[in-house]
Amino acid sequence: MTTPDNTPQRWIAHVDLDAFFASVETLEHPEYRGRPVVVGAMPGNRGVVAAASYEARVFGIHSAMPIAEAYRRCPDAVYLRPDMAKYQTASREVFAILDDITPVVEKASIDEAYLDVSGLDKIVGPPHIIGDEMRARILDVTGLTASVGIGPNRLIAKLGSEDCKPDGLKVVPPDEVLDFLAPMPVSNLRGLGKRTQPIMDQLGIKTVADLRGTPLSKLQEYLGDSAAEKFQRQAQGIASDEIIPQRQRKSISKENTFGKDVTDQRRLHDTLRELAAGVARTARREGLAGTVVTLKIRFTGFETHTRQKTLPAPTHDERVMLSTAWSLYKEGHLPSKPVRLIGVGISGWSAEIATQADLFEQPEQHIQNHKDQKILDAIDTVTEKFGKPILQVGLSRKK
DNA sequence: TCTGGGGTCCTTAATCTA
DNA sequence: TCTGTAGATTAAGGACCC
Repeated sequence: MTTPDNTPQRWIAHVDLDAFFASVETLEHPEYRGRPVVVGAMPGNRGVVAAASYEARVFGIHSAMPIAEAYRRCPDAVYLRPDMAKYQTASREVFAILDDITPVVEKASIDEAYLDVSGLDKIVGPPHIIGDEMRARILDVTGLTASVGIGPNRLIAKLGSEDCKPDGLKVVPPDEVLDFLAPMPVSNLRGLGKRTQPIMDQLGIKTVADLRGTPLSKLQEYLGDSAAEKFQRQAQGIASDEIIPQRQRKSISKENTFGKDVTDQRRLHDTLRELAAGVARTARREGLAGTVVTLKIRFTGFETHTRQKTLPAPTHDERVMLSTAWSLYKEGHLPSKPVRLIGVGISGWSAEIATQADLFEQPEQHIQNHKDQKILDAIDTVTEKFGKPILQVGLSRKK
């Protein structure tokens, strides 16, 4: 299949598992079938809905809704805490199927993927056959239903899968893109949330067709150049068709919301220690070390601040993360109010360390080999500052 | 009324540096 | 050498997504 200018037609698929967490739970507990299932915080606690079965959605329950509100709407639903390990297992099964269909699979989240299925028409058939095949195999192997959208780019594929949910398939050929988008509410577009919606309302823009008919200059006036152009491009159905199978993650973080706001400094420090340990564990497991430590803190009243510090050398040591985060809390000119949430993250991977596994195996050897005085200097600086070497594997200067 | 956790990307401002 | 400046980097916050 080719386009008018004779380049091969691109076909991008978006696969989205329906009410994923709730579906996995129902699969494991057939007695939940047909009942409203809500996965998230337990009623009576702080928290929100992570996933709601379609039976729960009838009551107006949706993800990100405060759990107290969900409970008011449907006290008889099945309320469950998320079991991420279980969902990861199910997710891996689904991705194994997708990887078998095409190697060009990009994991967008635990329950979503983009696939480049261009060229599969010669092997499997036209796009609707490819979509049917995916859905049938996922259902057959895992018992889960998926919705699949297929179109010329990521945006159309994604909107296609949303349009046919649940348990559906939508193929949008290039020549139907504009008609497909026209009647949609603008809120369906990517990046248009609760801040931008009131501006669209003010401009009288309800549908994508309305947006398309609004002069760019008008949008720029209200949204700024960048956002205006972004939404105009989407309204024209223009978006990326690039699929990146192995996206490198950019950060690792952990945070905790307290059941009741906390003033006890010791408790804050202890919590931060546990969070830092978790972040460091993940970093080490993935062979990552970062130079930017971020402290996130939310006070009574939902007032949220972040503070970050760039270290002289990359780390995956919880002690360094903890001491850095704690100093950011103490010296960050933050309000002295009770704390609702505290979190810590690491980012800013060092290209050298992220790509050189041998640094983790034989750090001294690595440094000798590379004669990297900068790293040695950085180790001295950090060792002096924190009283210990920065990398847990023993990256310390020979005496 | 109540707003989790784990992310990405963008904007803006301040600061550093060539 | 001085000075102004452009571009890079860092930091903070906001918006959004699943």
